[in-house]
Amino acid sequence: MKEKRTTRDQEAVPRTLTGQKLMDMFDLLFAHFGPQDWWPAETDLEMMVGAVLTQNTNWKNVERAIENLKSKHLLTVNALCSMSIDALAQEIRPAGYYNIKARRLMNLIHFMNDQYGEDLSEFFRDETQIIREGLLSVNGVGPETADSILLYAARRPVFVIDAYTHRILKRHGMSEEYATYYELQELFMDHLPEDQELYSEFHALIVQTGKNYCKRKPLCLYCPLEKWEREF
DNA sequence: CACCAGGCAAGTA
DNA sequence: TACTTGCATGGT
Repeated sequence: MKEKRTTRDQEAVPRTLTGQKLMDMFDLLFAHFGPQDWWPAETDLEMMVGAVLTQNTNWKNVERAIENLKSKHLLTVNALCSMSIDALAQEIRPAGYYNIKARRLMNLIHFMNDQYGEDLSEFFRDETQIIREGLLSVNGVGPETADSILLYAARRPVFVIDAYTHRILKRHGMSEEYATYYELQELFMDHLPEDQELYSEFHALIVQTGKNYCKRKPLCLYCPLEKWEREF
């Protein structure tokens, strides 16, 4: 998997994380925030729709868009398939980027419907790698969206990396400046037990941390991770 | 007012 | 290949 790494090559990794330290990080965050109960969706389809709608977008706005679809009973494979792009775009307006996201959603829905039919569980029966390749072949589904679907809908032990993960690890000197998606994913997956529930909770906790701490400020006071960093 | 939010693809050189 | 830009609403 090629991926751009945005300038600079093979700089030394500041520190090497160990499995124990990552578990410490998880324990600290869990103690601080408690269980996150992710992904907030009633069905696998809703989860997948949310995964596309939340691309670079506040979750609150995604909820409004999903509520629009739900209230009009449009949140089914068949209903979505038979909509026009423009009609779908209007429903998901609150989520922003609504024109491009309407296309992306339609690409994803049609991909699943064409390959597997209306029953999503058929799609989720395949091997993890097969599902991933299928998802990534859809225009509009990149690594994070695909892995989110694998983790939270297909319930596979795949660690999801997002902008918060990059920022938090950088903020605490735990990853190199220009680490790629797959480098960080390997970091977590190589040093943690292969456990879908752990990965689910961990990713959700990282997002929660990113929303509250580790912002673009010189300090993040009271950040639960400061202890973890000092002891590292 | 500026800046951010649970990315991705297309365009440019 | 390396970097930039478009997409867009709603909250702080």
